[in-house]
Amino acid sequence: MEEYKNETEFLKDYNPDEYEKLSMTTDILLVSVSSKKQTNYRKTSKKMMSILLVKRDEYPYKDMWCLPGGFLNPKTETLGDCAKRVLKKETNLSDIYLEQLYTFSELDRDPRMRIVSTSYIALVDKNKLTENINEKASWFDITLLEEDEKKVDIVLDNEEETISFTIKKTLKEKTTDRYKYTTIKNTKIAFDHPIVILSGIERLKNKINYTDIVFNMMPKYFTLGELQQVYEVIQNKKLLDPAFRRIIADKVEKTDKVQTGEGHRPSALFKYKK
Amino acid sequence: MEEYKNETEFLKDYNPDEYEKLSMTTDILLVSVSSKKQTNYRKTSKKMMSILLVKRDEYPYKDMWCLPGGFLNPKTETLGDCAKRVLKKETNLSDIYLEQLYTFSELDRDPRMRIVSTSYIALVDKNKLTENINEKASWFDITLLEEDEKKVDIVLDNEEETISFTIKKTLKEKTTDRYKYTTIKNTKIAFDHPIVILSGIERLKNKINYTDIVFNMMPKYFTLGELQQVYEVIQNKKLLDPAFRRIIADKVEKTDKVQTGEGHRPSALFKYKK
DNA sequence: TCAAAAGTGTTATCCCTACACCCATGC
DNA sequence: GCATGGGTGTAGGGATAACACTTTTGA
Repeated sequence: MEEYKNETEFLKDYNPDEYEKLSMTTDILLVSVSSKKQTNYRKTSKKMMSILLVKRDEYPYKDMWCLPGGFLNPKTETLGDCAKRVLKKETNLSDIYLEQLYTFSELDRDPRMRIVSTSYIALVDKNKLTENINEKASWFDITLLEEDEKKVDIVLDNEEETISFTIKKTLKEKTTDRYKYTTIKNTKIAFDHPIVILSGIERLKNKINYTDIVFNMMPKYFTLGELQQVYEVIQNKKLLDPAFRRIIADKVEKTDKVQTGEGHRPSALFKYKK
Repeated sequence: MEEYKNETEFLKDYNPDEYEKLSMTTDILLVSVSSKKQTNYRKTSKKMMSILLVKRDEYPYKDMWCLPGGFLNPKTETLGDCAKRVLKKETNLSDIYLEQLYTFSELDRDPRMRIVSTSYIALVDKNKLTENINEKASWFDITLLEEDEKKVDIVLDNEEETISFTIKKTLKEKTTDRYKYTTIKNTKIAFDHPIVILSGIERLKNKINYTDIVFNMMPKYFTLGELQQVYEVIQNKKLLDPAFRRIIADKVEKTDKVQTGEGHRPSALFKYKK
């Protein structure tokens, strides 16, 4: 680039087409927790983590599932705006928790053109969702099976179809816990989205321990049992009741409301303490 | 976008110019720890955190300081490749610890054109640096003054010039510790780089507590006193010796080597335990 | 001899784990 | 009555903070 003394001189010469350009997209990993009805009237409904996928009806990756996403309009919006716009289109909801995950820029990401994509994770309480979700979209329950430190199997299920893919983890840096993810088995998920999904889930798993992020997936009033189940399903391990209650005690506020009709002692309803 | 049955049909119609495009850059926050010589022969050299800035000699922001960075070549490289290339150019070093920070996409970032920029943090041991750093580049010692929760003053000093800027922190989400940073006083730093600098420092401050990231800024052999000083300067607080030694005990390995000639009892040299 | 930092041991405190236990409900 | 989840108390162990103390050097 040449040297310019001032803006007038610069703009006289400046030709934007000199610079190599590219397209950007945002991909959104929308995460929620679903409840499976139990046959035993006493038991509480089983919780599962679930994510929203969209069926592609165009080239490339036609008929495969992908994360909701869209092209950035460089003239009018930031990446955050773009992510919000996509979410609004897919779920008809605004005011969803949204956090930037990572910017992926592999050269062979899209066979059409050079694309860089910034991924976001979004959290939502499923109760807030109306029936207005996009007809091409579907919620999949997600299960992570970590065979060992180096390999993760991910199973997605939307009650009509079961999808699974496998990701290999290779340690990139000894000093941190940073891994390079490589998809080694995948036939149904488009683009590099298997990696975006795993990255997002791992981020959520981590962040639940040192933030209050989980309350973005909860309704206004909830029982401590429900809250504990969400922690358990995200961290994928059973927690001890008394320990859990102590940990979240100062994050929640007990209300007068009570949850009855569950086949056991009624539970107090709590809300997030602001 | 239209619907296509297969690639041939798609490519026949496909015109890349239909899509809005933009330019991308990477900005790199290169962080190191510098040692200030002490007048008292007994005292150990005082440590400071320092970052590399480059003086701009072109429009826009001519004569202001900015982070090393450069345009992404979309045809040939990923963002990580681009960051490595910039680092190589500025410091003549490869194999530097590099981690993606955040992708900034404010509309008014650059008056010339629409740019999205992905920032990276890079850590380096200053002893490895030869004299080959770019002539426009200079190391600045950095001091963070947190007046209160909402405001941070940052002072940069390269022994010729002192720069300071102020950033306001506004809580974005109650559920996490995410803040929106706004520059409210700044005359010497170009673009949105004040915010990139603060974000990077905060990340480092956090990550030092749960990873071994600090060893990327250390020489192969070091004393525990030196290591402790680096922790102290990054976390900006004094640590107690016995506590510190217990915490890092299983991360380091004692060697036969000893550091003498320091005006006090010689200290054992340690290395990072792989 | 002395200042400075290297390096170690000890206690008091806090926090978390694990377990035991009681409570209240719907069928 | 009983299975189920709601909800609470407590003892034991491990980690940490704070402090005191000894060691070793160069000038």
